[in-house]
Amino acid sequence: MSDPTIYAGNGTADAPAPGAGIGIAAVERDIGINKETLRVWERRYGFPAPWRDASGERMYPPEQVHRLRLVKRLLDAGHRPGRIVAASAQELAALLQPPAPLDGLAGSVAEAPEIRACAALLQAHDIDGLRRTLAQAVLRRGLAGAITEVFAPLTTRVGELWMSGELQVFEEHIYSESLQLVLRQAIHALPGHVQGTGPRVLLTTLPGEGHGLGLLMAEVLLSLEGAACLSLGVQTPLAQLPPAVAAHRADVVALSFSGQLSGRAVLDGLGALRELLPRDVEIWAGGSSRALRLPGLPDGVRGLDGLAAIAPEVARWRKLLESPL
Amino acid sequence: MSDPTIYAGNGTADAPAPGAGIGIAAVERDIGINKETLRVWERRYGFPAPWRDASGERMYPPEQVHRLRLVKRLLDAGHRPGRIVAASAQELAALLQPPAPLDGLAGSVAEAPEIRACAALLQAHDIDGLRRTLAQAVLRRGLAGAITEVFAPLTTRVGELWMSGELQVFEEHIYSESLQLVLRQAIHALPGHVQGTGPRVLLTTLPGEGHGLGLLMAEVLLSLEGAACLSLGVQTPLAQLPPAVAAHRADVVALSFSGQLSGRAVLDGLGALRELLPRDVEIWAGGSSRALRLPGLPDGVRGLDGLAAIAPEVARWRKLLESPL
DNA sequence: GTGTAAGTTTTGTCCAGGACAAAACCATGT
DNA sequence: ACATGGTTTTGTCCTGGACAAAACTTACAC
Repeated sequence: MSDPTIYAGNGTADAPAPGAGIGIAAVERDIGINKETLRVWERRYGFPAPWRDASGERMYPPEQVHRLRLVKRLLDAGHRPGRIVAASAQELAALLQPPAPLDGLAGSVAEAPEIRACAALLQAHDIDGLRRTLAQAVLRRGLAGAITEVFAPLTTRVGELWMSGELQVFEEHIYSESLQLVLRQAIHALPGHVQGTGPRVLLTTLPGEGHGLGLLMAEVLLSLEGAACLSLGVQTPLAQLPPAVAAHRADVVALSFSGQLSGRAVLDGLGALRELLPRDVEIWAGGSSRALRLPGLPDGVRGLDGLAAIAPEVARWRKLLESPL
Repeated sequence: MSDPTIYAGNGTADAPAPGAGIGIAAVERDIGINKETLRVWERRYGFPAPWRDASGERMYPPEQVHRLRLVKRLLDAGHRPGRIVAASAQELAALLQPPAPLDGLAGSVAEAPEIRACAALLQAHDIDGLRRTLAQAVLRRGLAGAITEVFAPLTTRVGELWMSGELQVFEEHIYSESLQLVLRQAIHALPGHVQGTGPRVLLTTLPGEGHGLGLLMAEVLLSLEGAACLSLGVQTPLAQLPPAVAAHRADVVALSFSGQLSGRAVLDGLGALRELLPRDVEIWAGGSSRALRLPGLPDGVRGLDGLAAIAPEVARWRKLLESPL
């Protein structure tokens, strides 16, 4: 019933038979490519080309699994299947190393020193050191400064490192948990008395968007501006938002998009949500997704460009409240 | 590409066409039954019998979706598909109401009053009241008592209410966020000096198991017993655990299973993990999944029956450390 | 009665290969 | 530069057959 090879990942397990491999269900689980897609790639592009076991079922050898992992990374980075699925491992590796960004430009932004330090601590598995450094950033720069100058770019950096294979999944998990710890601790230490001077905000992500760190950072910044926040966590079905807005008596629904969702899905979701909610409930959309910076954002949806845009946005809302049109 | 019906949840959205429904991908996502299985049930048992849209694709009307939800629940409870898939909604409902547990036995457990109160607050959308009640439970019963007597059974209750449709998705999200808030706050307030007297524990769930509340409760209880915990959050790929264990220098890997994974997947995953890890790293498995209480648990995996089993388990570990075999 | 062995049914997943609609891309005309 | 319409790409859906592992049943011995 359940695929016996499903957990036969490429960890430290020994490989008894030389041509051994894992089943299609295990590949789907490990790499995140649909079984149907794997079969249709094989039909169309000739890759992957697994061998078949005694009963004709696909068995993917480790090197093909590895190549599929590269393909998946490039796919997530915006490449198209037709160009990369049939490419050799060398070609894929070459594409994964972007040709060194011109340091004349990138260097000028004056990157915070903590970013490099934290990335190094993470790779060295110094978890306590990482947490200490994150917490110190808050003390040194203040909560808002730490988030916009350190945590947000660091999160982007971690994503990049994961993409290029320099960080393992569990290290990304550790980072996520550590930052969460620091942020939640900070949120709890916030003075409660500012609350209520700003909008009542409902925070969540749409189905398919599983990254919650951006949401948490937004929650902190909004709370700092006096907003009354209620986070629903990630992946709330659209149809659930109208009742949730009513329950929280929310003035604003804030959504976060990391780029996990396709541009189309982002715009469609926002459009559908705009239809579902009353006009006097604002929708704020933020995050690193490219779709927010492109035209086509539905009318009545405000795209916030970067976390630094949150404070002015709350100020705008306050002004609007004093002098309605 | 992306299923157009994926946002057509059964919330308060209007139903333009009378016979409207959702696509097979949405059903798989909402209920957790494989697409292939849904099709083969239709072929074998004649249910579900979705209508087809203009292009011949299955569209499941809300009442069939609801009936599928009941079926899934009975399936998880150990019933067999052949007996229940073709059964009517009434028969299913009858099976779901176990013939009133003899109150001489069940009543004697003396359910905590906060459970009923919190469920009511949640359904009334009194979020502040809910958080206050949760926090008060900690003060009244102590952290460990609050978790085992209130939070754990309450989480079970919330799951049941969601299953039976009495609780909406966003209400479950609110509960989850609220409890998380209270627990993380408590974890942060723990005195640090006990740490290091217990085992170093790595906590996570296997891929496919997305529920993290049980994990968080376990983390709190373990920390109370002096364990040094590192949580990786949910859904860590198996192959990532050996390096993570090395990074944390963990003595124990603790896994949580909510019943989202099939019994087979639980046992297979535990077996594979036991192979991957050195023998001197213990594996503790807990949670509400029935699979843990059945025979067949791999050798070298300790199944903890309920959160209350954590404290004795840590004690056992301490004793073992003093007098190794 | 209890345990074990062998047979039968149930059940989830796999396969092939055809089809299609949405998305992405491209070329053309303002 | 920006809309518009045509073309290609791509993921998902479909049918219906097959099979192996698991679960259940029966038969038989102790």
